[in-house]
Amino acid sequence: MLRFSKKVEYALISLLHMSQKKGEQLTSAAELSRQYHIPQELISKVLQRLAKEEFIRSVQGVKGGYFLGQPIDAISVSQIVSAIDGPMKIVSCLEHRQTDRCIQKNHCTIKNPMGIIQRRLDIFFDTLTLRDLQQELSNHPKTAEIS
Amino acid sequence: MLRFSKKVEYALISLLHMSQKKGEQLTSAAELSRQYHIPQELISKVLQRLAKEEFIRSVQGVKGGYFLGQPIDAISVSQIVSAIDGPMKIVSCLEHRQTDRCIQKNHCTIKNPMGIIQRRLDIFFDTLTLRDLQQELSNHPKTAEIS
DNA sequence: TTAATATAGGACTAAAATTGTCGGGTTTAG
DNA sequence: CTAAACCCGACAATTTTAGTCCTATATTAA
Repeated sequence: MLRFSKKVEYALISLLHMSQKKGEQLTSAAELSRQYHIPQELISKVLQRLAKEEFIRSVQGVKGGYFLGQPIDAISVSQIVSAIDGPMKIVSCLEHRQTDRCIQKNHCTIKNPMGIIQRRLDIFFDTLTLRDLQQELSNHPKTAEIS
Repeated sequence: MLRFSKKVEYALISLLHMSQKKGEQLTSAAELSRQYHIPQELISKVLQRLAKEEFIRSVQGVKGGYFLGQPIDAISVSQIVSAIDGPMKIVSCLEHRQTDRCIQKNHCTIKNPMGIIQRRLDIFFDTLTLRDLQQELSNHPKTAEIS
């Protein structure tokens, strides 16, 4: 309930991991899988999604991998979640692609109130960037271990 | 993904509905079920939960029902979600009652970053009250229909 | 005092979403 | 030409959510 999906967690872990490396130093799916105990095929798909949206860039072939494609303050949590799980909509009736109409029909009194929550939440996650998260990472003793 | 559960939606609808009535005017589960097309046994259980947490008060017997038990600015969205679905934790590792330990073990670099998101989100939903939502309701043409 | 309509609540089933797996590609360094 | 990497769709397993069923208690009114 109101929780990030594992895929989003994996995406954040991966991006933070890459943000600790300098320049175009590569990170492979296997490396992330090993280091964080994430099923390799799953992390692979997450990375592919991130690559498609150009948050990271891929290098194919042996010795290939990924590196950050954008500065860390240009990537917001909102964008990451959207890329992985689709746009964050707090209630279904606010979704854009909504095929089946709202069952409440004209009786719905909540659409507008939910709209406020949604708009405020959008701002919240739009302005929360990888940089904000990375800062906290720097205070954490373990991070020094990441090469 | 990052969406309120139906139960939480139902709780918000119910509370906003009751907030439109004055004093101790009662609202029954049947009334809410009819008006918003919600399965009656489901809305009942949501109301029971809200009553147990004393957001609303119940009156039993024929002509019974519920009425708001607290001023609208004393009820936050955070409290409602907690009452219905348990505490909002953005990632599983931040849960209090966590029996199985984090699979990342000492490799986890994300717990602290997620902690920031969590803390900021807590503030966000703690300070968002029924009053904030009801205000938007007032601007909505349909609300006049609720007696 | 009985019938009707409320809330109270546990146990169960159905449906949906998430998570993880499988099997097949293509690319490239050595 | 082979190993190690990315690419990608389809599937299976698991978990969570949503909804149902059934029984009990309370209260009003005929």
